[in-house]
This record gives sequence, C-alpha cells and structure tokens, in this order.
Amino acid sequence: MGRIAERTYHHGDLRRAVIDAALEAIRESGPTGWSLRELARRAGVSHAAPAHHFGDKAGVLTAVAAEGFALFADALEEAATEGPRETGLAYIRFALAHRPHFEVMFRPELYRLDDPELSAARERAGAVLAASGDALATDPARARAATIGAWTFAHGFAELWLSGALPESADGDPEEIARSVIEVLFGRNR
Amino acid sequence: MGRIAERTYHHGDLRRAVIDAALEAIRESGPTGWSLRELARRAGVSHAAPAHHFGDKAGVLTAVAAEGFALFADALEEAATEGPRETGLAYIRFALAHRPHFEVMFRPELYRLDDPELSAARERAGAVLAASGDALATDPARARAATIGAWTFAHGFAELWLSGALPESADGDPEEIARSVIEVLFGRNR
DNA sequence: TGTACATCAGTGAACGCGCGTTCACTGATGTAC
DNA sequence: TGTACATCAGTGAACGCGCGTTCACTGATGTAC
Repeated sequence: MGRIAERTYHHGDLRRAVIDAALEAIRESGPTGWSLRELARRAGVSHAAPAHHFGDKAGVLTAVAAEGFALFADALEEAATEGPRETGLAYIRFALAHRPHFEVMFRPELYRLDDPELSAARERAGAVLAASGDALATDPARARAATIGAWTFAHGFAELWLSGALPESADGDPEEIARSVIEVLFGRNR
Repeated sequence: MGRIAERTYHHGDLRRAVIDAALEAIRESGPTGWSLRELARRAGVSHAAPAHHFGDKAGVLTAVAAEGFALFADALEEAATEGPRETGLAYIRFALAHRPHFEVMFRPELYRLDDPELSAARERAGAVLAASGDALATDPARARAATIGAWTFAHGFAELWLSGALPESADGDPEEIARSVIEVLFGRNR
C-alpha cells in the first residue's frame, strides 16, 4: 500500500497489477484471448502468482467485471442527476472509455455472477437505469418499455460503435451522433 | 454431393461438417472457446482436416460470418416487404434463432473482413437497414438518425436478451416485448 | 526498542496435456484414350 | 464400356511449445513478549 517502484518479495498490490495486466490483454486480444501466464509476464511476477491470487481466468474476469460495474454505477448515478438523456449518454461514454471492462461485464458466462461485490454494483447500475426509464413515461407499462428502449438503444449503440459496424465510427463524434438519435427516438420536448 | 451417411475416404462435404461443428462449439463455449482439433473431433475427421480446408480459426469464423450475413440479409429482405417495424423484429428474431452466427458476425476482429462473399452479404443487409430507416423520416438527417436508432435498438435488444441481462429474458416473449418497445420508441401512427 | 516466531504471499522447477504445424502417405475421383 | 493415370482431399505419426497445476521453498510482514 502506498509502496511505489520498490521491488520486494511481496508485491504489495499483486491484485491491482494482475487486473491492470488483464485490462491491457483484453484490449489487445479480447476478453478470452490470453493466459494466466501471459498476465504474469505483463505484471512482472512469477507465472503462478495470478492463479495463486485469483484461482483461474474466471476469477480474474470476475474482478474485472466487478470493478467495471462499480465504475459504471458511479458514472450513471452522477449523470442521472442531469436527467435520463444524460444517463443514456453516460452509458455510451462509459462503454467507449472503458472498453475492456465493458466487453467483460455483459458476457456473464465468463465470470462468476454470484460474486457479492459484483452483484451489488450491478444492481446499483440497474436501479439507475430503471429510474431513468420511469422518468420517460407516466403509465407503468410504457415506462417499462421506455426503460428497455433506452437501455437497449444505449447498449446497441455502444456495441456497434465499438465493433466498427456503424459507418460513422470511422470519423464521427459518438456523443454528438447519439444525441441526435436520442432526439429522434425520445422526442424534443417529452 | 447428395452423398448421405456413407463413409468414404473423401468426406464429401468436409466444409459443411466443420462449419456445423463450429456452430455447435460456439453455442457451447463462445466464438473462441474451442480448437481446430476439437472441431475435427466433433466432425469425425482427422485432426488436420479443418486446417487443411480452412487454414486456421479465422478461416472457419470467416465462413461462419459469411453464412450468417447471407441468412441475415435474406431474413431482413423478406421482412422489409412488410415495413420497417417487421424488419427490426426480424433482426431480433434472427439473432435469437442463430445465436452462434450472430455472436461471430459483429466481432470483426475474429474473422477476415476482406472475404468477398462475406462483404457482399454484409452490404446487402446494410442496404435493407438503411432503406428501412429512410421509411421512418422524410428529412435525410432525421432519417439517418432514425436508421441508427432502429439498428442500435434492435442490436442492443438482441445482445442484452442473449446475455440474460434483461430481467424479462427469464420468462418473457422477446418478440412481444420488442413490439411494445418499438411502439414507444417509434410511435403508434408514424 | 529488540528478539523470536508464525503466517502466508509469492517463487520457480517439474509435470503431463492439448495445441497447431509439418510431411510423407493413401485412396477416391475425374479425365484421357 | 474398360483401363491408366493425374489430381488432390483427407490421413496419421511426429514435432516442439505454451499452458494450467502441483509442491516444496523463500522471505517479508505482523504480532507476542
């Protein structure tokens, strides 16, 4: 803790170092395109250290997803004070700014869903999204549909942008384009 | 060709057998969670056969993506005759009915984008989506935003449904729920 | 403040395994005559 | 219709490699006295 640039037998923060190595590896090769030995190499620790700490790949990915959902919930909660549209934009902004986290978070088969820290953060994020949707309609059935609509739009926009499928992702500004789509989908004065 | 249930030295349709094995493996373990040797085992051929025919995993995944985009374009083209809403529903229906294809198609880093058959089918699908969007608005800028909105909604709905993130995916009917969302997003009488 | 000791995070050598790749081969198919 | 031959899809043994896992170990840290 607070130990910087000193090499000791005990790493000090192996957990952090392995997660950071995983984020790097995910960015380069996707959420499963690496080995525990590769993370050890990147983190500069012995090849058995990541397994010692996390057990297996699912253990590492659980930590990545938990951290991702916590950051995500923070971002959504902050944006929610400015209204549902800003919440949707924050969703997209998060995905683009934290691609490796995002790529793991919505692939639950890669990690352990029963992790308590993870599911707490996940529920926190879900609650913000549900509340944002409620603000879009008065009738509860329509509100639920609006929630799903807003969530799936933001999610699909992020996924397609990240995959490069949208022609605009070559040179456009994602936030500006997302705003114009929100305008069309959710109306100017609703 | 037309040869059924006969074992000969030459397989007859190794290509088909390997692709089918890949679809099975993708369904069970995701788009990258298998080896060429595993496909050979599933297809009942020698371990070197898949590499002989496809080169490497990217070769197999290119074939899967190409087939996926062709089926996808067919489905969209057919639905497009019934209007933009049906096109959106067909998008979602395709993703749920052809999960292994869908999971590969929008991860272009897994396959070779320059495959001519693949990009032809991909462009055919893209053209249907663009035309559907044009039907949603008269002003070109709004039409483009509507196209992106419809596409990203359908895509996000499919992705979130498949990942189990939507609470409704436990017991709801995806098509019915998608219809109610389309109603809210795209209006009753537009 | 100083010494002894238990803890346990992290090490590194060794293992067996499945992988992709190579390569000499086999034998079914299609074509020439 | 029958024979000879070239082609090439698919085989299977062998290879070297990186992997996860095991396990006896090392040494930094925290606690007891």
